[in-house]
Amino acid sequence: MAQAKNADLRNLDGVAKRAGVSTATVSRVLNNQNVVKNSTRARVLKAAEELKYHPNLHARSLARGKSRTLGILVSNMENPFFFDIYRALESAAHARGYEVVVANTDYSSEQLVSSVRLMIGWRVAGLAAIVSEMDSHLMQVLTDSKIPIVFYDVGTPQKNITNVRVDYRKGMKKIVEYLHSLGHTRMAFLGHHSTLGPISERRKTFLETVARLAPNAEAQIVAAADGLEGGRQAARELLSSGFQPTAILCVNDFMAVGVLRHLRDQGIRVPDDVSVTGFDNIRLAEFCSPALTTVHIPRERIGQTIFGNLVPDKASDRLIGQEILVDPELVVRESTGVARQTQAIESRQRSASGLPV
Amino acid sequence: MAQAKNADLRNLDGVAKRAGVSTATVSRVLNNQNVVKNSTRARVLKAAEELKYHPNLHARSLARGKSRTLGILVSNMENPFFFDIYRALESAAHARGYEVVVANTDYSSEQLVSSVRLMIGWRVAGLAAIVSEMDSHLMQVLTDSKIPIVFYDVGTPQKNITNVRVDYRKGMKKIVEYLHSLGHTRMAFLGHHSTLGPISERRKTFLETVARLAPNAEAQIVAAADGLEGGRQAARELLSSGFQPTAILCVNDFMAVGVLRHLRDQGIRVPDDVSVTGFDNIRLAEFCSPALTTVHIPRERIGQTIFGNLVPDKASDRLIGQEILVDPELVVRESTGVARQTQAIESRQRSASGLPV
DNA sequence: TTGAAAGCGCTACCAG
DNA sequence: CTGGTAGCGCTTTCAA
Repeated sequence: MAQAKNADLRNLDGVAKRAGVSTATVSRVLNNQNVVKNSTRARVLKAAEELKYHPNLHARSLARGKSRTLGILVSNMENPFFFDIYRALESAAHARGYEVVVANTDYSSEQLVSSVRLMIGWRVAGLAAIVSEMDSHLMQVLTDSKIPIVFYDVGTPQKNITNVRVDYRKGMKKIVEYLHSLGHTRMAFLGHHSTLGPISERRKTFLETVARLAPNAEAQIVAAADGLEGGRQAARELLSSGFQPTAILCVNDFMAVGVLRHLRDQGIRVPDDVSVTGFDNIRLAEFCSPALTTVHIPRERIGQTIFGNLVPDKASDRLIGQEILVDPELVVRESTGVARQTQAIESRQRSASGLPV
Repeated sequence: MAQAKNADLRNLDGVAKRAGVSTATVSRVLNNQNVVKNSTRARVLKAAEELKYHPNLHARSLARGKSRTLGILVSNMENPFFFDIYRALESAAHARGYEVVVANTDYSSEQLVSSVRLMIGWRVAGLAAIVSEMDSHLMQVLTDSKIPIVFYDVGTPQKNITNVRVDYRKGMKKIVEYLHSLGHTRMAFLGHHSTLGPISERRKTFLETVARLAPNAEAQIVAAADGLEGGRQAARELLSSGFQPTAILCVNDFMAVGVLRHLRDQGIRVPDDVSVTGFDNIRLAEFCSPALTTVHIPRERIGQTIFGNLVPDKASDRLIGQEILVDPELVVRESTGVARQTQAIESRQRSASGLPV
């Protein structure tokens, strides 16, 4: 109690006193309920202005018992794919008068746990989870919290939980089929650590589809951290493993750009010597060299869908406790071409290192 | 009042009742003050667990009267440069038990205004402003708020305001001098809209340095939105303006990547036909093709410095109300080379469009 | 159209 | 070591 008494009278009471009204009236003015006489309203506004008053949002949330803030959990905001979803979600939220707070988990489950705690503690009106590290305990916590939740990609629909999923199977199939039609027979799937878990549809579908289309084809899997550097690193490991792919299928565009870099360093030409594909169709995919063949995932729509299912709105069609599927689409650019027959990579690498071809 | 009474007893009182203690004791346990008897402590913890209790952070902040949350305002989180600063800041904050909330302003001053309102409303313990749209009114609001503030790049030191600046003059000089030494005489500065304001040291220094080194050199300025697409767009405008630069100096790496893309489309080789430089030395600068010659700005250190000046710490040396200068460093990669003597661009463009050379 | 006052959930002071 | 309780700043009945 009595914390510095009224050293700072910039609260409702201060404004009320200065305007010669009650706090109730001030509150009404500040929340523009049109029940206050204009002259009174003006006095209040003036007083607030003079005191440089800013309502304490904690007190407000507490009193209201509900908030207009949405929480969003993201594994890797650095990856433009996630950023785009975040941006779309935020912009939809702002348009409807909601605020958004983000928490970056960096693929760390400790971070995730503490972020979830934070969001629940803030009593967010809804929570979007665009993460890949989700264990059953946390799921339980989330379910118990009663907060409306929308998961992206992982998670199973429940009472308060909706799930937005991209049909990664379909996207991956399109890529493999396309590469197969170009004559590729030695393909590698390059992912990041979280795509190694059982949840990775892309990895699984890759293997299945390769097996189905070309029973004699060879397939290989490799992974590193998500990101440019991770892509480069994984490419390095892949090539030094001895496997000689004619095509490298990356789990996302971001890593693919890292892969391109390593290939270039090795003097391996794309797509002449080896084809490379990404996933997501982020802006960068179009700006790197060569531009990436990839699969388009509509981040904007995903962001909007997530918002729509987070906040009540009689107009829109919510599908609470359901699953929503988004369809991907192949985008062919410059990084893929017909499979080279010879052991292109090996000879390139030799010549790059100055050895006789 | 009486809002659904005790439909949900997941509050201190609920836990207290269930554990057979007072709310004071529960509070003590939850804030692990080691004054509670172990057996009592255990009972409380158990009760909290059973009720799936999560403290209401708004109530906590309100009662405490102070928060351990830092606010951060960013113009463009999509630009990896800003993201890196944010990340470093956040990680420093977490290490010291602070939370961080970000607000992306998208270079929009309305967004900035509402974000500032939000931060003040949340009574953040400190505010980092990594923005370029800052008018004097807002500065006043911030000053009046009494919140410790650290500005990046813009803003003038005041009582509660520290300023972290990069010595852009020095960086820009290094680039221009370097290009000049390679024989470049027709240079263009490519910025984004906010670098057109009076605050842009980079633009100014560019002009000054060019004039100083080579009085007969030609210089041109062009700008578009920040980002990959903006870079491409600006490059397009630049080339179609008739000006034939031998070097294009971009305000940052992010836009430079967009520039590279346009040049490639036009069949203009980098650095053979024209040199391109970036600024910041973001990760991507090393991964694009050709890798960018740029100026390194230590984002990590900047983030840490900002944090250090936002929260009190007797150990570290704070410079409140002061200005802190960070030194940049030239990084030469593949996108720059000796100036081509002939009107390379024009002839390239002609041949690219199928006209006789 | 306005005011009085009861909370919202938590912390921290004062007693015991 | 524990309980009682006065706020923190705001919203929202209920009455006037």
